[in-house]
Amino acid sequence: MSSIRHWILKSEPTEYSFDDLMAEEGQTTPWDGIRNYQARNFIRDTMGIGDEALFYHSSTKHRAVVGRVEIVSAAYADSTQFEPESRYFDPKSTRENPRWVCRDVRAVAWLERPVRLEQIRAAPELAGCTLVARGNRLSVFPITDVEYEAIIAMSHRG
DNA sequence: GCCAACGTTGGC
DNA sequence: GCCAACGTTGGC
Repeated sequence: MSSIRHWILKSEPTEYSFDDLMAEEGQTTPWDGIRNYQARNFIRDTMGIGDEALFYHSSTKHRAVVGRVEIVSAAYADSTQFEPESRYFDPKSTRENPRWVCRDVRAVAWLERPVRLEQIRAAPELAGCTLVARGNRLSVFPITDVEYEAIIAMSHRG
């Protein structure tokens, strides 16, 4: 059976946008800075190489799914937790027993058009999607294959 | 282990 | 900028 899963990765575009990812060498970057245990557990335990994710711009006027990415590495220690000058520094984490992990992600493509949050809210087939669940604040979470395909289809319809 | 206080996320 | 809905921390 296939182990490919689908995910949504949220990012504030003023912090790190899909354009920023596209500008990286190899269109690849460590998805680091995750400091939530549930999100970490997803990255560490449930994600797999080859999984696909949608890239969502949060906390901006134009909240929308804007692109597709692929998970291209296993989980490994997030180096920012060891850097005292980093905003993601965790003094309780040690190199022997790192608390936080990341994976490398690679941009696949822009969506044909952004799929705005309000469109997703209005789509009956996405009523159960975690992205529109009340109180959801996770920045990394799984979505179903059906939800994933529905959002991509919406990007074609505009 | 409980829970109040605090910090953060993110839509609005 | 506001604030609801969380998650985390730390005193007890």
